[in-house]
Formats: sequence, structure tokens, C-alpha cells
Amino acid sequence: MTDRVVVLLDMDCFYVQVEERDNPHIKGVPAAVVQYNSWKGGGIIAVNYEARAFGVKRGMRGDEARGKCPDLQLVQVPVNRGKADLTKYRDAGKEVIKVLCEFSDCVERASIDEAYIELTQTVEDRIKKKNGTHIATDMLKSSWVVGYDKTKDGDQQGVREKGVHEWLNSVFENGEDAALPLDSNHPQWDNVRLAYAALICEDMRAAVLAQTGFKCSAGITHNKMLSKLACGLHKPNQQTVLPQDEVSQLWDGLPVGKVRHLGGKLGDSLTEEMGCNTMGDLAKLSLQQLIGRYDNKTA
DNA sequence: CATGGGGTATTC
DNA sequence: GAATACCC
Repeated sequence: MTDRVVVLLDMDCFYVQVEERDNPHIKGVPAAVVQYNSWKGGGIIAVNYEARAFGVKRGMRGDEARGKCPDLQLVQVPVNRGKADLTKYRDAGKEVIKVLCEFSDCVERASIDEAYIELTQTVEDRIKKKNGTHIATDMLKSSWVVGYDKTKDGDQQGVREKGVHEWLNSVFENGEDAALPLDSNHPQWDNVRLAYAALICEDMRAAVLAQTGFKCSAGITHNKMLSKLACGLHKPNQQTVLPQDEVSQLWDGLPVGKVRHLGGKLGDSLTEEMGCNTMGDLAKLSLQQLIGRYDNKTA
């Protein structure tokens, strides 16, 4: 089903970014947010990328993290009535949602720091308005395209740019502006829409940064499941397009537990009882086979 | 005691 | 409304 265009936008180490905005002191240096601190330095619930380079992880105790990174800045979650109070992060999340609503009237808040944005209509409007223009490689400054992103370490930016260029050429066919006007008769209509969605998403993330000061990553595909997956492929402060024609290759190497909702008991059951190690294995099963083991809806 | 507070969705 | 599953 490739009818819609959907973006998942995920804030990078959000709680730390909120604290960095409040206190520029901790910007550019290793930092983490902890809740409570009396027992072993508190539990870490967010880590910035500077601190991740030292091996600091979510779930670690503050003391343990200081062992790995002596200069780590630890910021405590405010406490209210004896409990960790996440209100300030929740409010900051609302600021982001407000910006996203400028780009679509269908925005789903999925958590404090994530939202799904239905861009189908926005993309269609943009294509109609911008018809006759094309998308140049340098308009997609922070975009990656799955299947065109093979990096052999070094020159990351060069690999990214080359991949985007090749993909745009294949989608728009020699010269990036052939086969106009663009409409649903275009032989690569779904990819044309993803390309415009990537362009809009670059603008959307720039607007989030300009209006809130926060950076984020995004996934751009035809549904929520794939956009969530794509978002995680290039972080932080980047975005990833996953064209539908690349999905089966991606699935062949992807453990089922990496997909949203399959990270728990259902995923384990698929692996142990149905023999599915990867999403590729799962895709080979028929609906009938799944109905034999799970209830209708789950199947 | 020792990740935990909080969200959605489903089922009974 | 409680219990369960899954998520960040």
C-alpha cells in the first residue's frame, strides 16, 4: 500500500537538548539527563552525542557514566511531590508539534519527542504549485536515500550527496526535469512524491530548529512503520528516504525485533515459533500461515 | 528496591 | 476499570 506519504520525526536526545537550551553551558560538551541521584548517581534517561562517544548509555547509573566520562555534565529532572516531573520536556514537545502543524493538518503525537506527519496532501499541493521546477541535489542537504547510501568509511558527505544525486536522476529521468508536468501518470509517481516530501521535510526540520532551537531526525516513506524504521538509519540531525522498491532488500537483513511492535513477545514468538529471524523471512509467510498461530488481527 | 514515569492500544 | 503488551 503506497498511497500515502508519511514522515516520522524524532527529536535527537530530546531531554538533553531541552536542558542545553536552558543552559548553554552544557552545549558542545558531554551531557546526560538523570532522574533521581541519591542511588548510584541516578538513572540516565537521555544522553547527548558527545557523551555517547565515551560509551555513556541510557539506563546507566550516573556513577557508572562518570567512570566512563569524568567530565560528563549530569542534569537532574525536576522533582515534584517526590517524583520525577517531565512537564518541561512535555511542554517543549508541544512547541515542536505546533511547528509541524504548519506543514500538515494531520499530525500524530506519538510520544514526548516523536510525531508522525501525514504529508500526502502537502506534497500534492507543492507539486501542483511548483510544477516546472525540479529538485536539485543540493536542496536535500541532510537527506539520505536507502539503497543509495552505501558508505565505505570516510567521505560520508560525499557518499550521501552522490547517492541523492543518483536517486533523483533515476526518479526524474535524465536531467531531473523531464516528463513534466508531474502527475500520477508519471512512471515513478511514488518516488516523485517521496522526493518532494524530502524537500518539505528539510524545510520542516529547519522550521523546527528556527522556532524552537531543537534538532531532529526524520524518516520519509509511505507508511508509519517504514518511516519509523527509516528515521533510525541516519542520526542525528539527518533524514532518510526509504523508497518502496528498496524495502525487500532492507528486510532481508533486518531482525524482526527492530520493527515497531515486534520488539517484545510477539517478535520473539515469530522468531522461535515461525522461524522468522529477519523481516525477509516474515514477508515470505502467507496470511494463512500467520492465522494458524495468531488471532486474525495480529496475523 | 534499584530504570522508571508515562503514553496508547487491546482485551476481558 | 483492570490487566497486559509495547513503546520512548
